[in-house]
Amino acid sequence: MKPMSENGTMRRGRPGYDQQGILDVAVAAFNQFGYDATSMGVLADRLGLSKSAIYHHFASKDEILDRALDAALGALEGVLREADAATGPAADRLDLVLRGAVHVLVDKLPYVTLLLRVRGNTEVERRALARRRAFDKAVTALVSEAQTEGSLRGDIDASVVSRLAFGMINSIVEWYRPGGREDADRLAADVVAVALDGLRTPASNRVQELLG
Amino acid sequence: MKPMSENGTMRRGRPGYDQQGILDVAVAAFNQFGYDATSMGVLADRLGLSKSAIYHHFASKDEILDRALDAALGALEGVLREADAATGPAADRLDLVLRGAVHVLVDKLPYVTLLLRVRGNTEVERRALARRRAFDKAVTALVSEAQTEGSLRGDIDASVVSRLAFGMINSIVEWYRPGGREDADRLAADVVAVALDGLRTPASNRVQELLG
DNA sequence: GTCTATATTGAGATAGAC
DNA sequence: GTCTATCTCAATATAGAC
Repeated sequence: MKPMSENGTMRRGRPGYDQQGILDVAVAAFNQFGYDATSMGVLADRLGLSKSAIYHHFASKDEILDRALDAALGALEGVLREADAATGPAADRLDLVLRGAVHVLVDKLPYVTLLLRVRGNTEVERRALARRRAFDKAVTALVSEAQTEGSLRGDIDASVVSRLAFGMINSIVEWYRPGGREDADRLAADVVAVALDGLRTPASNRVQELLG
Repeated sequence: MKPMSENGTMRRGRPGYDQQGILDVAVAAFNQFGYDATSMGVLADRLGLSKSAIYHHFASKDEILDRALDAALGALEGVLREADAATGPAADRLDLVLRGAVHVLVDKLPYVTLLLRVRGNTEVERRALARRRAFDKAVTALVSEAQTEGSLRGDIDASVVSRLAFGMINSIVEWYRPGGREDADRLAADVVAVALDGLRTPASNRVQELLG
């Protein structure tokens, strides 16, 4: 079987790997063992290549990480751009962001998983963290807007709200595996339902407040 | 200043470190750089010791990790034991577990942070993951009970519910820093409020369902 | 585009003195 | 309880042939 990239594009022409093919394998290994614990040696074994062949495609181990993180960040930033382009209440645009983020997370699961484990010890990692912070900041602004609109509860700080919501979303990488019972749409619906309406039985709680 | 352990106990007698003192420093370093990326050399530097001095206290780097993970797991398991001992509806016992988990997370922030980053590549890590899974299983059972009671929404799978709830709770380690604006009680209250009642404005959503 | 061989550095761990 | 000195191994990366 020919090498095939995760995005489904079958490469043509000469045999051997292209950057994307190596990236897919590398990201999987980084997620399994951790970036630091993954040596170029085991990477080479998994690829069926020698170590030096990898250096033909990437200048360093760091650069592999850089490309992988960029893929995840680019996709997330795309969700934000789409939501910003949309009109309507902030609550609706936030809904778009939450659902979009779940979809990115599912579509690029290994890449986002890797991104979420970055701690900022190298320059590459720090740049990735800076982009993540910018993303979080934009989401927090959206939450703040929705609170002002009155569509989101205002008794909790906007940054806490957005962190908790994305804490929930991001935790999906810890257990979601494609091909399972839940597809991405169902998962996104569940997550947004829990985030917005909570876990309590719809009929059993708020009624009290209305009747009390 | 004498070495002091994180739990506040000042050690008496001869100078030098005890296990707890080394553990506190090691866990902080593991969280900053990652376990694999933290060499015994930098650990020794931070302690103001030589590498070999550390081996007087711990048999291996792995054993340091083992002790640290045990501290976090023991505390979490304690929360579960307390909730199991309590009587009352499952929803109330689940509330105890959620609040208790947030408190453990805040009290032992570095230790729980380390635990949450374990991926299971060594025997020590796999044992820790097994204990985590047992914890999650117990929480899921509690959720399931609460769903049967009718106090938690039953339209989402119990294991998804508990994973999302703990995803939210666990994400606190990513941003909470002690001494900040929010103390542990306030934080626990916010988290449980969001998890149970959601982010939407209490009055603005469910009313529709009742009146519709 | 991939290979073998190698340079160089730093890792975890131990021996044995004080 | 801590030290210096050292062992052994594996890491990233490069050189240069095919």
